[in-house]
Amino acid sequence: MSNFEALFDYIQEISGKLLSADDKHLLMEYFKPKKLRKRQYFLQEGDVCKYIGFIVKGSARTFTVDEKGHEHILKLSLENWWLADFESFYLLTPSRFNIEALEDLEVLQSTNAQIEEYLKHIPAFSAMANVISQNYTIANQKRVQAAMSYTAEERYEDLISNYPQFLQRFPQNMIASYLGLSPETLSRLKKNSFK
Amino acid sequence: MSNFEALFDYIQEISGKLLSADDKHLLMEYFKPKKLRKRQYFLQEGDVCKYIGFIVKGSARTFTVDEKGHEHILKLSLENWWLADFESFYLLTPSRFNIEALEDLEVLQSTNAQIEEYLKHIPAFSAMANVISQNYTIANQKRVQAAMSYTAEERYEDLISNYPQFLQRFPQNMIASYLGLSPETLSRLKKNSFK
DNA sequence: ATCTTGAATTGACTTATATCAAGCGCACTT
DNA sequence: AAGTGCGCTTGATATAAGTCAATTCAAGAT
Repeated sequence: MSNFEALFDYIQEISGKLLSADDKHLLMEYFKPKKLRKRQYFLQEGDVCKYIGFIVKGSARTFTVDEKGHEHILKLSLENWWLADFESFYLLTPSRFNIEALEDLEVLQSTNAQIEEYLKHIPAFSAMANVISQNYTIANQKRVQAAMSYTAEERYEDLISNYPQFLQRFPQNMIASYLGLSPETLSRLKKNSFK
Repeated sequence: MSNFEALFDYIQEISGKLLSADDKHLLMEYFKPKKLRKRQYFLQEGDVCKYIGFIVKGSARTFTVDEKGHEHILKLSLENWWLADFESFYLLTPSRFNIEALEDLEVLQSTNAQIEEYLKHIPAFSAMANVISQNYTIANQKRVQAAMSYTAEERYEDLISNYPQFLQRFPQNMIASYLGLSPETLSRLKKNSFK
């Protein structure tokens, strides 16, 4: 049986509210543990993203493949993050993204309909959702700004200060793709910044 | 007196719910009409963004100035859009952005504390907030992806299909900055796409 | 222990975009 | 009507980053 404590702790910490015993039972009833081996897909391009996953253990990448066959990583995800293509999840449209486990992955997953129930019935859950929504808005605003106006080197330094754990957990070519760079460029950039 | 009907219509349309007479009175009580002349600032870098504005008429740009003195436009805004630096508005931190009227601007503005009240007491408002939050998440996800993996030309074509009204309302150098391009590059890019 | 695979590095070269500079044309002032 | 400022275009050149190719190295497979 999977570790619901991680989810409970997360909800309580982010929301600043406590979960009742009933709340916890409700969460355990509809969040389903799911395990993926490294390289397995949580979501495939073209499918509707029916589930949102809370990462208990492991890591994943969200990426597209362009016409030239090049992969572009949009998001790298670790423990205590939510995993989904929100566009597809909210609108029920086929996803343009793939989500792949980069390490063996344990998630707790739920459907949109069940999330709606949690929002209605669990105050801590709904408070958490509001905080997350704010955080996402802020983080995305920053990321758009960085992508548009920073140089490659500035974006890399930004990553180091905001997500230092990425350097330990993800191979450098994944980091490069996440930053919108070729692996060669990131390699050279690191060498030069030692000066 | 400013046009609250635009705000009422917007809330009802986005939320799919009706506003009661009481709801409308509450909104009129705490949303304050504010007019800015072209080139005036709704927000200055370094100030806390105390107000969120709903644009009734006019347009604005949200931009930063980098160390070299170059401006980077993060957002272009038109009628029926919300105007704020959400990071500063939510966290009450000094903003890194400027928001400037590009045309004479009429907004209805409110503080974070009042927005919280609306979320509690007006169901249509809170439903609207959820939809907007979803839309923002989706739009930002797309924009990040575009910035990272599209060429300048693809980003321009993306803009044409998503926001065709921008071409009518904003000068080309603003569009270029919004796309993360120099004005010269956008000019050349347009010429070449006529082939 | 050897073989294979893929990541990281490095070098040479190409391409996209920025920068700098000049000129044009339109709109607003006076 | 002439003058001024500003946005847009165009040309020449510089720079950042991408592409292609070769080499090294470490990790996993047999």
